[in-house]
Amino acid sequence: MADGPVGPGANVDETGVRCRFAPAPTGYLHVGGARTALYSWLFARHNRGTFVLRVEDTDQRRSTEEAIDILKRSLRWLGLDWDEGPDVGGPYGPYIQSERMKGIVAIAEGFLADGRAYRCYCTPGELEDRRRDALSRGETPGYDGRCRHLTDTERAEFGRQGRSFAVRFAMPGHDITVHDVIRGDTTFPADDLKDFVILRSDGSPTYLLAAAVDDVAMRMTHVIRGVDLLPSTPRQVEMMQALGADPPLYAHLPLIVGPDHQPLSKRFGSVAVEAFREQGYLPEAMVNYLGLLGWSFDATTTFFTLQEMIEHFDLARVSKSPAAFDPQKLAWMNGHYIREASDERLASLITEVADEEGFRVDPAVVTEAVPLVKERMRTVAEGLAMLRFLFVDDLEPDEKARKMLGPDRAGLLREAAERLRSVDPWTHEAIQSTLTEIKEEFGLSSKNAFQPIRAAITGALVSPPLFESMELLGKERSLARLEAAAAGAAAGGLDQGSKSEIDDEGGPPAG
RNA sequence: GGUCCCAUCGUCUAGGGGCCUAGGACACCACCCUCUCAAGGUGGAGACACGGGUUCGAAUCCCGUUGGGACUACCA
Repeated sequence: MADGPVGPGANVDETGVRCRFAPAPTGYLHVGGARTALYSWLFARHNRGTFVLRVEDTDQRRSTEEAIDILKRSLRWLGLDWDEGPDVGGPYGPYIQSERMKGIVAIAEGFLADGRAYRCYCTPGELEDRRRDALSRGETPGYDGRCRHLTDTERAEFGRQGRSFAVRFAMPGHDITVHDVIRGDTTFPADDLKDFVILRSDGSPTYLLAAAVDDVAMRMTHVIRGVDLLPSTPRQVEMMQALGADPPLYAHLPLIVGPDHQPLSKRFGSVAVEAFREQGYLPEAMVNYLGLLGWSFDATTTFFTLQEMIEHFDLARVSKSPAAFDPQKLAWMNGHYIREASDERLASLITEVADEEGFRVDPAVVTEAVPLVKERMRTVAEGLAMLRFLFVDDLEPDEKARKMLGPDRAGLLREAAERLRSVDPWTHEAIQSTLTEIKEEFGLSSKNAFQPIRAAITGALVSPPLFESMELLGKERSLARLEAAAAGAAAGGLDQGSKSEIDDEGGPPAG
């Protein structure tokens, strides 16, 4: 009794492959959605087909104009363009679902007229009560179809009582097999395919109806979406067939989960694409990482440009099991792309991030500093943090730096300030040779000689290369910091009063 | 509870009966490099969930168990 699978027969005709990304504009584009969009886009581009962006805003209460803008911005940032959709139009619009409302409602009314749908007068309260009862009796909950065969007089009676009604689609009562490019065939038992609401009692269409109608109207040949929508597929396919349309070919993507294998949530930091952009992740890293979360080309290729992904993308190689989002790997990959990026681009990115934080930097200095931080930053925000000391004079040394600036460092620091004063071309080479001389005269290891100076200059024990940093900072500011540190150290190493431990951790093993 | 989906190192994955003493990448450890931190280099530890089959031969095929997850809305 089962229908034939929704087979590869699908309606790919002279229009070629057509697929879409259809988000609900209720917030930000998060990484799961971004990956769905990416795969859909890759599939379309690989097949020289058409990629459509459709905004599913049937739930007017949760949809906002701002969310639509963020969605578009995030998609563009990732490099995913659409051939049809908001802003660009196309032959099968409108691409904002709410603008097709009348047409969608008309189709529901057509189903009503054909007997494929019926009015259901059950109230949400009644439905909820029955659901709870069924559950408590250990039965399978779900609409029992009681309004399916109401007589005209019964309907009239409900109407007289002032009851409103929702419209339900009448399922055929047989099993339905759905074909999925990634998962093969899945059969849903008739008993679990309950009649579902297509028009709410306020007359608005539900997602199930709207998406199905839109997919038919927009001539979609392939629908690539998350597995969470797999159970809705038999219902949508049934409606499409009732419409006399060939359903598209479906591909349900595995979920992206968090490090704990639970659904991705904010607990693990940002999940919004926009937030990654703000922190200074590069779109090429984002797209490369997301592309490999659930898809692979071969055993070893790790880096892909969008073009290379288009070339190799294949739905048949998409994984069936959920993938855990790993922020560390993303950061590593971002570092890789940062190292590949031009200094100019990084400089302007760092300046941008600084601007967004309301932190004033000198773009010229940033440009010169980029080579110093390029290979040690994994995000633009990290790079900016490493350059902070160049733009802030009232540095607050961190705890480790303070310990490095104890009383016993005063001499070294004062000596450095004095000797450096006569360095004329203020170059990192000259700075280095001067400091090296001091180090040798003091009989110190590099670490013991330079770490206090680093602490004085940058306020931290971890920084970009010291000599280059000092060159960039400039002679006067460098000397001022050394003198201030020397004075502070002599004054007793601050509150601690302690003899700053020679942070010579490790030290020569044999004493 | 019911239906459905999924199951290789901690993580992302390669693998589609013999090429697997299971390969790569992130993370981790050690060493090298080194003014700190990175980057880079070298090496190391680390997985086929379990149990039955099928087969000369199973990570690969089948069944079951276990474990995860999705759905079960007048949300999408």
